[in-house]
Amino acid sequence: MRIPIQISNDSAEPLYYQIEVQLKALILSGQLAEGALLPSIRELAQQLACSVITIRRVYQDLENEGILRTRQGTGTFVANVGQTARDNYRTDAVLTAMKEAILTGIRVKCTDAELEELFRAALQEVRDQEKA
Amino acid sequence: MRIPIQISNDSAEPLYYQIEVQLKALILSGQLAEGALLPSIRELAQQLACSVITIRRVYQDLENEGILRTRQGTGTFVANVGQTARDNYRTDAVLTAMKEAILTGIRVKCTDAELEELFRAALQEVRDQEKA
Amino acid sequence: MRIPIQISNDSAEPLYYQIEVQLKALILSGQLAEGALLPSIRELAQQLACSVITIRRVYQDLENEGILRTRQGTGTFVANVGQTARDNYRTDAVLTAMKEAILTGIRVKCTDAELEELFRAALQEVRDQEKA
Amino acid sequence: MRIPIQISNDSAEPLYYQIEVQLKALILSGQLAEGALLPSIRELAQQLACSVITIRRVYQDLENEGILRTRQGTGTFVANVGQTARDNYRTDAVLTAMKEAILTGIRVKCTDAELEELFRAALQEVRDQEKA
DNA sequence: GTGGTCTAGACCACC
DNA sequence: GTGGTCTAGACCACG
Repeated sequence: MRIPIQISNDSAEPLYYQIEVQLKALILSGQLAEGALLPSIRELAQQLACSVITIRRVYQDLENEGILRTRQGTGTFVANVGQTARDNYRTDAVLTAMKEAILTGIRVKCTDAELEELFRAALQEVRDQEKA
Repeated sequence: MRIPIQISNDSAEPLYYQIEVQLKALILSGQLAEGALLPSIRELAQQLACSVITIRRVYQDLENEGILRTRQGTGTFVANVGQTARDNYRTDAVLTAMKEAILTGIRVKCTDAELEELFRAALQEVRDQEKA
Repeated sequence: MRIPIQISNDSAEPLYYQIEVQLKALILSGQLAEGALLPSIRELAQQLACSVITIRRVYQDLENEGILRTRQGTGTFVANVGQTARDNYRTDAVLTAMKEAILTGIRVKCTDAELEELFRAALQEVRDQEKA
Repeated sequence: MRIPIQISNDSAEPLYYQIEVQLKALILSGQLAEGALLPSIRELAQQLACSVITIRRVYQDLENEGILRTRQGTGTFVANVGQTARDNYRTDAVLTAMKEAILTGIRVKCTDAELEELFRAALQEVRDQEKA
């Protein structure tokens, strides 16, 4: 099975973290359904061209968060997460990032109007980049 | 001279980075004018209750970025940065953070409307928190 | 891996600077290829008989200049620098030093002919010293 | 008396050193004749807008080198330097700087032809800059 | 007084 | 194993 995850060795973010964020997003947005079987550690490591240690950490972290479930000798599955929990999760990550961005703006004395303008500019840029 | 910087030893962000971000914001928002003399490394270290070396690193990093200018035996000053460069700098940091937040949202399949809603919610929360 | 760098504790130049200059030269002259893995900071520190921290500073400074790329837990690599950038870099350092020498000459009223004579004399001396 | 010395607070070179180099050049090139009376420490400090401590150091360093001569209560004079000593001095500084430049070039594997080319380019640039 | 360099040593995070 | 952060403390150079 092919997991649509992009990682960058040149990013400041650690590998394991890049993978966790994207895998979590795939699950919480419903692109990986509950009960779905994930690739084995070795297989995913090969797909992403990284170390098995890194993937092992990812699976373990997400299992600790209750998002994955590992059954010995069988594999790793998407756990049952309640719909409301799922919704909260989804928006929480975004909300946190938004607040971070807004705080950055406030530190350099942006007004609310400026912040909104910057939000729109950022959205525009991201959407443009998507098409290309 | 008293520099309004708050640091947290419990944060995941390294000390030096917390200080850099806030100091940069003070300068780029004009709260520290061009040519202003900053506290000596020893003094700021005492103010923030951290090591001289940590402050030295902060000053040096910002000097490498062209924001500060240090002269041995004299002190550390806010460098002359052109106004346009300053403006770009100011919004760049915010724009980058905004894009990061938006990408997080897109990964969990947020629509533009949802993103805007989350932006407004985050702004509201931050502003409420400010008053308290 | 053995890196051919000579340092002198008696020099007025700081240790970290001597190392930076020579390492940069090794990279920009192509003796260390793009993507090459450098010795670990601990290893190079041992080779050069200096502190780990001094080497760390070297690697970090060169990373800030975009010449190196370090990845935590993995190592430090020669970054991908465009060939033209590399060429410019290569000659820039020399050109700057040449101009400095020429300015010194002009201050003591050397004519162009004298400067050229001195250049040839210097080149001769350096080449002679090399053989010995 | 007006001494034609330019200093820059933004230079990496320490103030005292910038002044020493230029003052030495003025003397060794004959622009300040043997026996000439230099400005007082306070006066030169005012002219160059720097600390008297800095000028005191300059005069003292050059006196230690035998280039200046101070008489208590009278002032500081250009010392008697033999003509050959003067000539050696003159070319020594240039030769040293040239060798430094050449060594930089050799580190990045410049051929002799390239070095000569760079020398000519540098000379051209410096002369062009002079006219402007 | 200021900043600049170098040291040793500890502890953490990543792969 | 790797690099990343933070510490304390010493000594030097500059103004």
